[in-house]
Amino acid sequence: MLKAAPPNSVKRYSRKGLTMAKANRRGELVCAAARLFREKGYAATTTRDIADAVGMQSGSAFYHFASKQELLAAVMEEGLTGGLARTSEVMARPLPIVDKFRAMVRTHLGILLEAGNDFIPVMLHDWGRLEPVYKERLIATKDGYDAHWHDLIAELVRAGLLAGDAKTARLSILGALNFTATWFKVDGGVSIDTLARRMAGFFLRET
Amino acid sequence: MLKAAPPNSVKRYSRKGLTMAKANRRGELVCAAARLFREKGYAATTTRDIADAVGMQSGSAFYHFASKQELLAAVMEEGLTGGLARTSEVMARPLPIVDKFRAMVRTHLGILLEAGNDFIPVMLHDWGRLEPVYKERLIATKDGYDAHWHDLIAELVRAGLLAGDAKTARLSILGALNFTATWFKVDGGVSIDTLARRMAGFFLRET
DNA sequence: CCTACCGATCGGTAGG
DNA sequence: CCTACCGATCGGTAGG
Repeated sequence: MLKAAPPNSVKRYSRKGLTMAKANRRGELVCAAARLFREKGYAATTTRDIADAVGMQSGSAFYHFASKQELLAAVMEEGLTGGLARTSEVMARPLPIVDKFRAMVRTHLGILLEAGNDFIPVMLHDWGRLEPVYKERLIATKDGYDAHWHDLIAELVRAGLLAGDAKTARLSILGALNFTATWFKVDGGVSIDTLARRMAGFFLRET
Repeated sequence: MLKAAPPNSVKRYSRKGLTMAKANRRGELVCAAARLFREKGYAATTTRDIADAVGMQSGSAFYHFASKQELLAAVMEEGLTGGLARTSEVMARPLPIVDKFRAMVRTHLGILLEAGNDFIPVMLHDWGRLEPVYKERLIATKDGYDAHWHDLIAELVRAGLLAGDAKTARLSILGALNFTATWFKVDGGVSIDTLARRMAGFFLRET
């Protein structure tokens, strides 16, 4: 069956992208898929689970997405697009480098840990489950994302505010930040703000 | 069907545990499962894949393991047992605290990245796929493992060799180390030794 | 987007 | 540990 653009529904907020996700049925599917993929993993989540979550019949998800892989790719794309937008905004601020670093740490933790932000955690966890052709579609955005961190950390290393070589610093910092997605609990007593302040302080050399 | 202890085979090196893994058919299954779980994830790996990998018929794996979950638990237990042994040995060495930290970083990276050591990476990636009853069986060993890092890092923080509070330091360092399992390539140009030296140097305050 | 369905696969088992 | 098998489930589709 041919996949035409979905017909207009009563409410339609944005046509391009779905950063204002859930604005339409397709967006609802992406958000539900993100939540379920994060909870149970991609392979253990069925397309029926996802359709159920938005009140659709099991086959109807395939009106919006040609395959389960397309859904996974859409989840990751949503995460990358939103994350790149937030990250680019922070990088553009005219801040002293240390303040910018602290803001980037807070922003990255927000992307990983804020309620409803399941997209990037799914990408970090199930990137290996995505078929190569879909990976290629996302690589460019992914690289743009990484480039911000590359520039930021290179500058901090040059200024003597981070130890070691820039590559080791970047891999260590992003690894530590990304791994929070596996252990952070919203009701664990520490806010994202506090965690961000503490982790940034752990990495930075005293000035 | 009742699961009796497997009969003696021609070669049997160790009966208890299988830290000298592959010593028997059960051990071969655990090693093959670890490799496949790491490659494809637990949910996407079939019990047929695992049986095939050791030259068994698809149903025969269930002579050694009551369920796929038991296999997953066995993989993680093998990783925890081996990792705890290596870690405890390092902690017992009479070394200056900074040298001990460097040795622990190297050992932990070895546990994650050395060829054939797929057990702990599987645990880090698929812990959420393990049913609660199996988690409980592993918690004690897991805690013993963490306790070594807890003590080591607390001492380094007290000595002013790591920044911040001990908890933030521990979560950051272990996060950064554990995340290497997702990106490190054996043929990527950097050896485990070199990576360990660089990461330890990134974390430590100059003395 | 629903109804009704299909072929393939999967974890697991009985009996030897 | 193999043979032969089963019930359940899964991704996906035709037709409306």
